Amino acid sequence: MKTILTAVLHRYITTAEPVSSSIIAKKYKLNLSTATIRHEMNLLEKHDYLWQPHTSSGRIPTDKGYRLYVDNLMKKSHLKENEKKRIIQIYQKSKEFEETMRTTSQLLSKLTNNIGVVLGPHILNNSIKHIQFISVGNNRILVVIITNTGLVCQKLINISGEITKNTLNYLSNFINSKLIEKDIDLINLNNILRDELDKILSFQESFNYIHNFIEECFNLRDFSDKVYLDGRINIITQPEFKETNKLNYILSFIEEENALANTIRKYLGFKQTKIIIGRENKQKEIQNCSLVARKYTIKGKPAGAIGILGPTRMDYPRMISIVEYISDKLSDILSEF
Amino acid sequence: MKTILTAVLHRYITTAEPVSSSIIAKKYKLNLSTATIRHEMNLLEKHDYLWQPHTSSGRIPTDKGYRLYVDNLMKKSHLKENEKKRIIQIYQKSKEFEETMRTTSQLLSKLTNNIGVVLGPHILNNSIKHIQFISVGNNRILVVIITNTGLVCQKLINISGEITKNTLNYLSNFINSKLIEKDIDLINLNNILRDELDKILSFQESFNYIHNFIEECFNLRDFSDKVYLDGRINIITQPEFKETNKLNYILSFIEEENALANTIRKYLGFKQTKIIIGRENKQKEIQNCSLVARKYTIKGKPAGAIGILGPTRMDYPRMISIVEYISDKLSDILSEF
DNA sequence: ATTTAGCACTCTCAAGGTGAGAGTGCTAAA
DNA sequence: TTTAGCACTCTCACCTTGAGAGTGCTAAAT
Repeated sequence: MKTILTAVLHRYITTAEPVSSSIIAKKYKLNLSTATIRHEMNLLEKHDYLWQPHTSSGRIPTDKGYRLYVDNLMKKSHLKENEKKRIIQIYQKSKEFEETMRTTSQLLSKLTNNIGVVLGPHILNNSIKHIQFISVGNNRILVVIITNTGLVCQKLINISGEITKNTLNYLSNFINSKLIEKDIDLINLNNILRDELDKILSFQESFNYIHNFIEECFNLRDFSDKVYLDGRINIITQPEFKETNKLNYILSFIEEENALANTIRKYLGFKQTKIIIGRENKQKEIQNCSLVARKYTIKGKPAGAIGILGPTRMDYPRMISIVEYISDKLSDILSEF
Repeated sequence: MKTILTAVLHRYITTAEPVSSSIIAKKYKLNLSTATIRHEMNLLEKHDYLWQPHTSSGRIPTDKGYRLYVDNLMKKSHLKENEKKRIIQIYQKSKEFEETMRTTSQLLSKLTNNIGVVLGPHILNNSIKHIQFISVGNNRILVVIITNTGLVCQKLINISGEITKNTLNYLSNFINSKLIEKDIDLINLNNILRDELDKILSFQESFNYIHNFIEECFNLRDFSDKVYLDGRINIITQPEFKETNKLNYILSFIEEENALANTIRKYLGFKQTKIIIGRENKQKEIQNCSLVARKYTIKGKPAGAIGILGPTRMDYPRMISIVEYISDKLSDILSEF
């Protein structure tokens, strides 16, 4: 029974066409007649692991079928050594943070022939290396925060009053002096500043402005992680999305970059690779798709997540091995930065 | 003759279906019989302004037909006041540089129902406000350059020898002191530094490293302008791209962000709005499409370009008015930054 | 010279019919 | 539990067909 289900899944995943009993008998030497296989398939259908598009057609796995396959039936796959080498080679070409992230999403999409998505590390998961305040006129100050991994975050802050350039310099010098050779993240830094800065500045006239300004600087809501997406076209080529309206539905979800990012962000806390199959996904738009997602780390700490999105009919063992290998490599590279 | 061509174009643009003589007679009161219109259309076809998918069907404009329309026949259109107001309102919400650029591409795509593309201003077209060097270990230095508009550019530089943090600080202080209250662009700055810095530093041991480092900092090739793209889905909805393989072709071109960017970049030097129709475009992938592109300026200087890409069958007058209005507004906003 | 009515002609497209073929479920026997 | 045999079902590609939309041409009218 399990061998038959496995065979059906394997066959459907490779051909994208309903699987008949005779095909199974022919291609997978199980030493069973087509009649027996039909009988088993009938039972599998009754248990909701398979379904038929119409009475006289072959069978297609249901989401439940895929789930059983992923959890119990499939064998883990491993990338070939030369594939691993090529990945490493490609990574070696990109030396800069942004480039590394882009490369990652490209690698994911090209290797899997699906959509590759990378959630950049959130500033919270990095330690701060440098902060710069730049006045850009009209009581607006550009705050640029640079982390140890080379992530550059910026935000623009409107202040109600005036803060002189000297004060800005003083502030950034003060803050940067706290950062030298230390491993301080944004929340830590905020705490340190709250304690120390108020004392030092309390004599200043413009204290209130400055206070508000600093408060806003560290307002976490404004820092969003970047999303890198690649391989939107791959989804078009898939036979299951021939109908333009289905395609439309999925792509409108993809176009809204944050939608996919938010979906993946959830899996940042998971230790293991997370696989979400079809209707298990809460987003209606991608209920014909499966998602394979995994976090990556920087020096052991969870930093961001990567994932691939494709039709439920995907080569799960291979997808998983790719996502896992790439997330490991990405973790290594970012940790070295 | 011209009125009939105009009518055919107008009709085809709105319905996307081959236009027959009777439709023209009915919908556009020209006081001509269908036979006359047929006669004229026949001539127009002989002159290559129209063509027929098959003998007994209506007519469709050729690229040449569109060209004549755009150059001579169409009336300029103007956005309605409330449309203009809405655009301004939407712009007011986005206060930061990046956000403004994203908003622009979104506006373009939503208003035109086509693909909207924005080419960020190149660093060369801005004056430099601040430079920061940050050592990120392993002989690598992150250079962050901030311009007056709030554009933040970064590049990572590998140095062969070691440069101490003090030297880095010294360098960035020196450079920034040159920038205060002045309007200096990257090339200017490079020239100034080449003259002054060498003298000051010549006594230093690590002179060579520093010299190379600065050289690389200002290597213009590494600075690319950002591309903001929106509305990929719009192209799917268009009736002319129902066939997935055509769609595929176009979207693979779009996915390669730089391809479209490079196409548009060419029109940065043009004073007027540039319209490229169908096969006039050199890129094969978008020869079913038309492009409407226009530069935008910062304080009067050409800085970047925006554009829309859609099927050749587009409402040119409206597209042009949208692109022009938005590029004007964007110029205003960026000049104020 | 232009315009028009009339008509034969062409091509598409949707609808309906048909038969081959792929596949099934069930039954009864091994 | 497995299997051979068979009736049955459904799809799909192919064909035919007729309606309808549209054309070009001709000869007459303006």
